[in-house]
Amino acid sequence: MNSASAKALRSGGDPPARDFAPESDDAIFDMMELFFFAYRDFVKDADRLLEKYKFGRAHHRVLHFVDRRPGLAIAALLDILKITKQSLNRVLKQLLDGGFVEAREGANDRRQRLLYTSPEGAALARELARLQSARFVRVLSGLSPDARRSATEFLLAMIDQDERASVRAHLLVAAAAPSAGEESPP
Amino acid sequence: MNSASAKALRSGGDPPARDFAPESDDAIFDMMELFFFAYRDFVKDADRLLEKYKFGRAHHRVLHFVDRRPGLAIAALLDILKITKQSLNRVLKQLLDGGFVEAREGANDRRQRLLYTSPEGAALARELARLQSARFVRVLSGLSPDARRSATEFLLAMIDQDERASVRAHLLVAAAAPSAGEESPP
DNA sequence: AAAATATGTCAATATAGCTGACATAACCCG
DNA sequence: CGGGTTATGTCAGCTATATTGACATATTTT
Repeated sequence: MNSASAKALRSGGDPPARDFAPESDDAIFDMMELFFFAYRDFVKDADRLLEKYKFGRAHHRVLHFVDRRPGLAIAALLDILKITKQSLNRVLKQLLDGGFVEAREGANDRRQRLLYTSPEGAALARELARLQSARFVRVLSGLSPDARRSATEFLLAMIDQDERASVRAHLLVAAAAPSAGEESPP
Repeated sequence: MNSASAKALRSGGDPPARDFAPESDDAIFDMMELFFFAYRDFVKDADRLLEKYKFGRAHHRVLHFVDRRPGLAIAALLDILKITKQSLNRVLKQLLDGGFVEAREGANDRRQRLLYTSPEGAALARELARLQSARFVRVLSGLSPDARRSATEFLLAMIDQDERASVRAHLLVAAAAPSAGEESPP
C-alpha cells in the first residue's frame, strides 16, 4: 500500500534521502511547485473581467476554444475540456442565452450543433486572451528565442503522450482556421 | 468596452486578423493552450492514488506543502494556497483526523498550530510527488541542461512579480529544511 | 427497420471554493 | 492590568463546477 521508494522516511529526524534521481530530485520538486504557482497566477488574470459578465472559468474555457476553433462540434469540445456533456451544458447554455456563442446545424450531419462565437463573444474571448497573453508577452520577451523554444518544447512534452498528437492538430487547426466550418474526419 | 485590437472580427467569414503583435501572437496563443493542456494532464497524475484515500486535490495540496515545509503555520499555508481558512479547514480536519498531518502548538507563539506530516502522511505525500514528478523526470531528461534552465526560468517568470520573492523563499526553505522544527522569524 | 450516434435533459450528489458572523485563546502594548 | 490585535476555529448558507445514471429525440448508418 505504501510508497515503494520511501526508504529512509523522516520518521525519526534524519535528512530526507534524496537519492533516487541522478542529479536533481530537488530541482524537480521545485519545478513542480513553480508549475503550480505559475498556473495559479495565470488563470487568475482573466477573473476580474469575467466577473463583470457573471461568468466563471468554465465559461472562459468554452468561449476560448470556440473562438479558436470556429465550427467546433459539441463532442470535440467535450474531448478538449475532458468534462461531461452535463457539465458543459450549463455553461454553454448561458453563453448561448447571452448571445456570446451561436450554434448552427451541421451541414453534413444535421444532428451536430456547430459552435461559433458571435461578434460579442469573439470580442470577449479576445479581450480575455489579451489579458492572459500579457503575462506571456512579458515573460517571453525576456527570453531568448532559444529559451522560448525550450519553454514551448517543455510544455508540449508535459502533455500526455497520447494527447499530444491531437493537441498539435488542434494548434494547427486553430492557426490555419480561416473561419472554417466542417470537421475533419474522426 | 471592446477589444482594442479586434478590428476585422470574423463576423462574416474573413480570416481573423492576426496582426497586432510583432511576430507571434499565434505563438503566444499556442503557448497559452499548451500551458492549459499541460496543467490539465499534470494534476491528473495523482488522482487515482488520492481516490484510494478518498482525498481530493485540495488534500493533496495541503499535504504536499506541509510535507515540504514542516512546521508550517496555518496562516502561511493559507497564503500559499490563496484560499480562505474556512475552505482549508474542512480538508485539513480530514487530514488531521486521518492521522496524515499533525498540529503542534507553536513554541514561541502558543496560538499557532504548526503543521507536520505524520510518517504516513509523509509517505503518502512523497508517493504522490513521485507520481507527478515522473512526468517531470521524463520531460526534463529529454531536455538539455540549458533547456531545463530555460523552462525553469520561464515558470518562475510566469509567477506574479510580487509573489516571486516569497515563492523563491519557499523553495529555499523547503530545500534547506532538514526535518526542521521551528519557524524562522516573520 | 434496426442500430448507432450526437445531443439534450432531469435528478441527485460531491468537491471546493466563497462570505459573513461570531468565539476563544494568546500575544502585545501602554 | 486591561484593551486591542492576532491566530485560529466554527457555524451557516451560498455558488460554481464537476460527477453518475437514466432517459428522450433526432438523424445517420447499416
